[in-house]
Amino acid sequence: MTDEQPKLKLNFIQQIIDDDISANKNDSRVHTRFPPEPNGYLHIGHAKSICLNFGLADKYGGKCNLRFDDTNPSKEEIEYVQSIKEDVAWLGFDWEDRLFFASDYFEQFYDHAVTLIKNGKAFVCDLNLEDMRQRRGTLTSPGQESPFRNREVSENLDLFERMRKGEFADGFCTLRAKIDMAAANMNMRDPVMYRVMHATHHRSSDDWCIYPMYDWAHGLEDSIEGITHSICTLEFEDHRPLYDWFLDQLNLHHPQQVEFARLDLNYTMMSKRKLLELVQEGLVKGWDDPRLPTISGMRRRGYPPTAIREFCSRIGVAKVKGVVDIALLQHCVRDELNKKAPRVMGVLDPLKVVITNFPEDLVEELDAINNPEDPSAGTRKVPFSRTLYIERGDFMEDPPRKFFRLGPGREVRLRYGYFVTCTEAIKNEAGEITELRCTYDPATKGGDSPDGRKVKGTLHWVSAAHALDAEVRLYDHLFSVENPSAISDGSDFKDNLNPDSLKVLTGCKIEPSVNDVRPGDGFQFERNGYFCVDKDSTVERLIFNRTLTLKDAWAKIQKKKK
RNA sequence: UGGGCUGUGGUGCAAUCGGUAGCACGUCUGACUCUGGAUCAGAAGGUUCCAAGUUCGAGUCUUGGCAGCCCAGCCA
Repeated sequence: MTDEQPKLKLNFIQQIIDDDISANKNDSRVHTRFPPEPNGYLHIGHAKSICLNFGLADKYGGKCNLRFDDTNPSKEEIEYVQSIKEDVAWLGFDWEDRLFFASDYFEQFYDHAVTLIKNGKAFVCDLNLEDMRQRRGTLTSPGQESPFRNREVSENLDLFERMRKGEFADGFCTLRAKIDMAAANMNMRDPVMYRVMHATHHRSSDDWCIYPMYDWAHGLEDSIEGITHSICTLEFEDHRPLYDWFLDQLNLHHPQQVEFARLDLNYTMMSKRKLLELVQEGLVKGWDDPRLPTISGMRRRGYPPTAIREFCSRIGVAKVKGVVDIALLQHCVRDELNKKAPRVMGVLDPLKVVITNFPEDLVEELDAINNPEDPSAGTRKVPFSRTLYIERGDFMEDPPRKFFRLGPGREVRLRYGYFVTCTEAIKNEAGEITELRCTYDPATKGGDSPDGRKVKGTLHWVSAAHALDAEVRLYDHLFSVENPSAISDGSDFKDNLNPDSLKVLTGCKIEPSVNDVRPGDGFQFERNGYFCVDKDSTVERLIFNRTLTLKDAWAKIQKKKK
C-alpha cells in the first residue's frame, strides 16, 4: 500500500479530473455513475465502464451511483435490472444507498419541460414520423422548421398537459426543443424531448403515457444527482452540446461529460441487439451461456471477477477505437486461476489401464499437492489401484519424436504415483485401443526413482473404482472469425458462428476428492485446464464447464505441423 | 467548404516543460520442472498516417494534406 512506486500513468480522464481538482471545480468533488439501460444483460464492455466509473470514484475518494436509464418501457424489463445489479455486485462494486432510476425523476423532467415551454424553448409538434424525418434535412443541408414551431406558449402548455393526460394516440405528437434546424450538429435540429407512448413501465406502471427521450433525460439525471464527471462512450460526443444547452436553459448544475472508446474484443461481439438475437433464437443457451461475453456468461464459465477487473485495468482507456485481443482477457483469467485454483486430476477422454503387477485388491492413498503455487493449500489423498484411467491422447502406438508420453515399451510417471511401463495395447475388432497393460516399479512410489533414472513424461490419472463420472462442456470462441460483425452482402453475422464452440463430453472421470462441490466451484484439472462446476450440476450428475485450457506446448507443435 | 472525434511495433496502451520511442499481450528461442502448466532468461518486431516548416533537437509545436470512425430513431 506504499506509494513508493513511480507514479502510475494517468489516463486522459484522470488527467481531466486531476485538473478539475486543482482548479477546485465542484469543490474538488468526484461523483460518477454507471447508467445502464435495463434492456439486456451486461457484457465485458460494460465491465470496462463499471470499472472506470467505480474505479475513478474509489481513486479520488468520491462516489459512484448505479442508475438505470429506464426511459423506454417498450424495451426494458425488470429481469434486466435484477441481472445488472447482480453483475455489478459480483464484479465487486458497491453503490451503497445510491441505486437510482430515471423513472423516479419523471415528474422533475416534466416540470423542467414546462419551464422550457414557458420560456419559449420547447413546443408541441404534430408532425408525424415521416414528415419530421423529411424536414430534418441531411448531413450537408439544413432542415426546415416545423409548421408548429411558433405555437403560443399557452397552447403548448395546454397541449403538453393533454399529452400527459393521454388524450393523444401513440406517435400523434411530440414535445420538441426549439433550437436550430440549420445546426451542423444534427442533434440540435429541434430534437424530440417527449414522445407519446401508451406503454406499461416496469416501475412506474401506467402512470405515464409520455416518456422522455434519452437526450432530454440523460443530462438532467446526471445534474440532479450532482454528478461531476459523466463518463460515456464516443458516440455521445455530438450530444454533449445538447445536454449543455438544456442545462444552460434551465440554469442547472453542469456535469463534465468525458467520452472514451468502448471496448471491442475479437472473436466475439458486444452488440446488445445481436446478443439478444442469439439468445432469442436459441443459438446459445440463455444470456449466461458460457460462450457469451456477458458478465453472467463469464461468471458461469468460471472467470473470476478479479481477472475481469485486472483485464479492464490493463486495456487502459483512450479515445481511439480499437480491438483488444481476447488473448489478453484469457491471460488475465489464467494468471488469476493459476494462483488460486486447487489442482485435481480429471480424465476427459478415459482409456483404461491395468497395472498387471499391482495387487488385485490393494488401494493406496497417495499424497497430492493441492496447489504448487500456494503451499498453504495443503495436500490431499488420492487413491491408486490396479485399474486406472489415463487420457486417451496420452498414449500413441507409434509416437513421434517429440511425444513425451506413453507408448509401447515406454516408461512414464503417473503423477504422485509410480513409474509405469506400457507392455501391451489391447484392441477391439475395429482396431481401436480399448485397454493398456502396464507394469509399475514399486520403488518409485510417490513419483521418484531411487536409482535416479529420469522419465520424460508425467501423466494425470484416476483410479477406475473410485472415479466420479462427470459431464464436461468444452468451449471455444463463439465465432470462428476475428471480426464477426464484418459481413459481406447477403450474409449474416450468425454465419460466422463457430460450429464447434461447444463440445459436450460425457463419461469423464474425476478424482473422488471432488465429490462435495457446488456450482461455481473451480479447479484446475492438471494438464487439462481450468474447470468449474456448472449451475446444472447435481450430486447425481456432475457437470463441469471448461473455463480455459492450460497453455499447451504439445498442441502448438501439432498445430504447426499442419 | 456539413459537424464531431481519432491516427505510435501484429494487438492494446505509455512517453513530464520539445531531449536516446517504453510497457503489456501475442510470437519465436533457450533454461528449469513430478502439470509439455507455472517460473526464469533472451530475441524478433517502429518511416510515431504523409508533407513542409520552426528548432541544436519534433511522437510532442505550426501549416497543409490523407485515412478511419460517429451523426439525418418519436432507440440508448
